[in-house]
Amino acid sequence: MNKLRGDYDDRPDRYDGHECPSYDLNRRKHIMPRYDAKRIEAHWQQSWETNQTFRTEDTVPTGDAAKKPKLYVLDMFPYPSGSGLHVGHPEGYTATDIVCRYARMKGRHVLHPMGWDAFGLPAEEHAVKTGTHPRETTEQNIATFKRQLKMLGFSYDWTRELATTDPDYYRWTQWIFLQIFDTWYDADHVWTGPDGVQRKGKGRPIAELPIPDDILASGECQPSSTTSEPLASAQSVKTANASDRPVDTGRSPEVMEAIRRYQDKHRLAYVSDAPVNWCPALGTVLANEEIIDGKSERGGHPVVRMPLKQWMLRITAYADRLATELDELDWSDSIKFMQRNWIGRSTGAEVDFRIEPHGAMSEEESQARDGRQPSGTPAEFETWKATRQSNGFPRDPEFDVIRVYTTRPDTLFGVTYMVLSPEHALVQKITTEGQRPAVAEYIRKSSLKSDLDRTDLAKEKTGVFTGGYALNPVNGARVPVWIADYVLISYGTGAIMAVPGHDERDYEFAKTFGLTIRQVVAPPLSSGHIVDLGNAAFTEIGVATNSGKYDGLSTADFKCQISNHLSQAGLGKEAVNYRLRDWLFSRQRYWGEPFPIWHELDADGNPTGLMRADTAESLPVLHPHMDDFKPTGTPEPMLAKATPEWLFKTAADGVKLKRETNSMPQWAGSCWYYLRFCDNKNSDKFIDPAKEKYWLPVDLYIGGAEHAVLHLLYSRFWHKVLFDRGHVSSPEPFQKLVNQGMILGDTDYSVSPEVFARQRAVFEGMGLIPLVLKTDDAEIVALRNPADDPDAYRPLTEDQVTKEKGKAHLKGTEIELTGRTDKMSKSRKNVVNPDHVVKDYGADALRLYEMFMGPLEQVKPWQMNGVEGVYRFLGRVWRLLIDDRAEAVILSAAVVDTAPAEDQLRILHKTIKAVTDDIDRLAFNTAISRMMEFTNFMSGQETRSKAVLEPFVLLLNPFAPHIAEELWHALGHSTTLTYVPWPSYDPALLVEDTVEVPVQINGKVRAKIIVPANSDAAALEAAARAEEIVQKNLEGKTVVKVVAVPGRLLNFVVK
RNA sequence: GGCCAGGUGGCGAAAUAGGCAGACGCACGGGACUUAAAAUCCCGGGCCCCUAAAGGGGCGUACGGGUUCGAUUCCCGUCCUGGCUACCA
Repeated sequence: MNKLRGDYDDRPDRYDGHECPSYDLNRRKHIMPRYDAKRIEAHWQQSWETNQTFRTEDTVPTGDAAKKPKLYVLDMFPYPSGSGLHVGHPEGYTATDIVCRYARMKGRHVLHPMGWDAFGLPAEEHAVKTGTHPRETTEQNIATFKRQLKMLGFSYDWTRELATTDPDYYRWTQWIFLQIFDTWYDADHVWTGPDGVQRKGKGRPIAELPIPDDILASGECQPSSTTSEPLASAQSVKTANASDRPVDTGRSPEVMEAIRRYQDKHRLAYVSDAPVNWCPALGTVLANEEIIDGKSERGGHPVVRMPLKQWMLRITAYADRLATELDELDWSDSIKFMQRNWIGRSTGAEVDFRIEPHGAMSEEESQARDGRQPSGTPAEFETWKATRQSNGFPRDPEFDVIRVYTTRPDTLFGVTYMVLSPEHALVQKITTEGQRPAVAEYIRKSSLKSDLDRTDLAKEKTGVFTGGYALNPVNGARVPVWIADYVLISYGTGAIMAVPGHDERDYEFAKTFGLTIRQVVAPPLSSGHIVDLGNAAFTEIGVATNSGKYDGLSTADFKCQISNHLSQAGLGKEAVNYRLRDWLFSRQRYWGEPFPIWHELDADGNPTGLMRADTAESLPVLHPHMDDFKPTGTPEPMLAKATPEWLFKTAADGVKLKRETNSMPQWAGSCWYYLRFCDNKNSDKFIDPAKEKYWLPVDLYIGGAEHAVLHLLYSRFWHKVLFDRGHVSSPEPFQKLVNQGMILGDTDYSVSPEVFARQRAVFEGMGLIPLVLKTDDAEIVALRNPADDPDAYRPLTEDQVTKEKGKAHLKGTEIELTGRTDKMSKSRKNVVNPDHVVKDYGADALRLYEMFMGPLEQVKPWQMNGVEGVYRFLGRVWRLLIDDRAEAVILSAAVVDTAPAEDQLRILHKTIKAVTDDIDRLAFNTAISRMMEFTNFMSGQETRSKAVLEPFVLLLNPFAPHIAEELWHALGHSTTLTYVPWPSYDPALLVEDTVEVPVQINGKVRAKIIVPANSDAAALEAAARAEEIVQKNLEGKTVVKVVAVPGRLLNFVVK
């Protein structure tokens, strides 16, 4: 009997002491020495909870503790849906958990929280159907998610748990909204932030917004509708700062109101009256990205476009910083690329085209001159140019000028027509009487189309001639003006100059309507390009032609020169545009954050358009009580049905107020939760600045790629506003980002409906269950095995299918099967529930399998028998240390206290190095392989040194923490291994004495030689030449060259 | 249409700086233990060909080229799959 075993048996109870709760003594008899995941996992989860093992102190460390480097590791928090976790969720969670457990052992101070993105439509849809309050449903769902996450043994600090639906949380969501509401963007402000970086552009308090003179003078006279004065030049404005509030200046109420309206137009949160996507079935508006193929993403309901008053957030003000500040982040290139694409910055020029007054020429004259230099340019055009020459390029164009945006000002001489978007303000003015009916009809039709409908018809360009003309500022040429819905009102200026020779869209349009196509760019001679404008547009850069004095210039030089010339002539200006639009920030639902905003009402109870914000102290604005949750059926928000007590109040100054009844979208709560986790119980501030400074930015953020653009862009935007306003010290929230790959369902075998009908009897005879599924273009019949649990997914197993020459057949038949791996989804009934996996194999096996499947970032199919494989590995590890034929959990007799044999020591140190390096690069699949190799080797050893096994258990801990704790305890330790230092390796032990080196003849391996590890080229060659097979291969040949890479290979090049 | 990622045995995958392709695991085949089964342990294996065997040869990382002594890896072209995006002037 070995000594250790005796020691161990002497313990009154294995789990006595404060660290580990005791087992019921009666149950001890039933403890099987076999690896029993269920027992071990329940025990250690209880132990971690009792001892608060993973709790992170809620204070910023000082003294020695402050020397520990911090590590903030965050999962994208889940929406707690009614169906609970599926196996895709724990993929990222296991990865972060491994990193955290490893980091704790490496001596890092770790923050690892979890919470709930809990507002959202499903709970409210459920409320509409059943009358159950969404809060109740949400809480139930959270409880399910939490139970499942705890079951998997993740090392979250649960004391930091939060839900976006907690009034204590959304109080601060509302507070941040008020900060955004209180901010305007000063694009020219140059400043240095707390990070020491100089930036141009800053979000500043609205009280600091300069008010132009014409606003300040609005009490005395009417402001001019257009002005050529710059809006906020130093000479023409006075600054209204915080201490200089309009109310204190003794200004008239009219001026006060003008100032307030002016401020409201400049806030980062503002109300707009633009067309939006209204979904009657869901009773809310939807953002463009919430609509797929013209239907709502959730539910697939139809969507119509209509103008509605909506809250918008001015994210476009931050477009440039959101794009450029990506550079410093440790994110994948593809995600950065997607964000940059979404922001879509382009540089070009705005150019003004003057409209030709109607009736200036006869129709005949017009036809004759169309597109050509007019002989006698109208005097008005010359006068206008002269005015521009002296006054410069105005902020807003005159009422008879079309302003266009182009990225190719070098093609101005190739403009043969212009297009206004149907919503453009000048359409009515420019349209001639003759064209009016056609134009009106076109506008009516296009207003019915959503942006998506417009693109669906992309192949066929549509449009109508307005009858009007404009004059090209560079040569005075008359160009016809059309309207067409391929030009969007929401991008650039809503109008374009069309250059069909050098733009594909314009080319298609010109071809459709028989418009002139003119070449003004020639390909560079060296390119060998041949331009055939009869066939296609030439959109590349090249050399100018047919462009007057600019002929011969390269595209780049031309752009530069013409921008200067236009600018000097007051006809154009360099401009930057973004694809990114302002963020539609309101929804019409109950289950979202109410806005902390009041609307002023006049004596008749009508809104005046003026607003007041709730004070920070009065937050949160709670939800009103509702008798039912049915949508109003109109675009009127749900909350408009609230009680008058909630909806109305009278301010101290006697003004009647009505509450804002829109609610915030689900994105709001997830925009800043990473901040609250650092200080989730603070009732004075949304986060203590010291804690923000210590914990931020998040060091590792892992989640699905579906959030690559929106969530990450929105949070970065909020973070930057908070940064500008001095509430956070870091310019970016997430330093390193990793997207885990999606987990697909196990292979599902199916046949066509025809085959199924024909062979029905065969399938039924085998007891297979058919399931009709729709794929993109066809119906298929999936074949499944029967299951007790209706939710369980039981596809055909490998031994029910024979595979030959790439074809699969149902075993014992000639019936050909199609195998597919699909996304897991309810409708396909191929979702794997972690509860089932844990029940059969345990949490450690599930965690291990999630990581063993393949690289974290890759898409990979779930295979149930893969879980079996890692489960067997855990069993082997168990038997490596534990005597599985004993009555209790005691060490195996093979485990000894003596010094390890050199080969055991060597493989241990190799394993330590490999596992450490692999965790560092998030390559968990190969780390697990290395631990399997270690286990396979050690299992074959008659005696296994404790000195080798102990470090191995530490290596296993981040991956399979329950079994690791259990084994650590069996090895005689009484405290958790959570904070035991990570093993280090001795590089000297990694070096082998001898190495096997392949010998190649002309690159083909012909022999292998075993040589001392430090053999040089000459020694390698000598050893190789001594081999019989090498001599045979070299016989009668001339050795042209010998390539020797010491330690790696030897290659004879022969003739 | 555009962009991005990927394509390696029957399957999931590995090869970290151009150097033995297929580590590790699944499934499969053979054996041991067992009354039997499960569990466990041992052995085998990319494909094809020659050989009684020992052994040997050819082909092989989607396909076609290229660079190199040597390519899964680098370059050019083609095909396929998945994801994102969709008239952004």
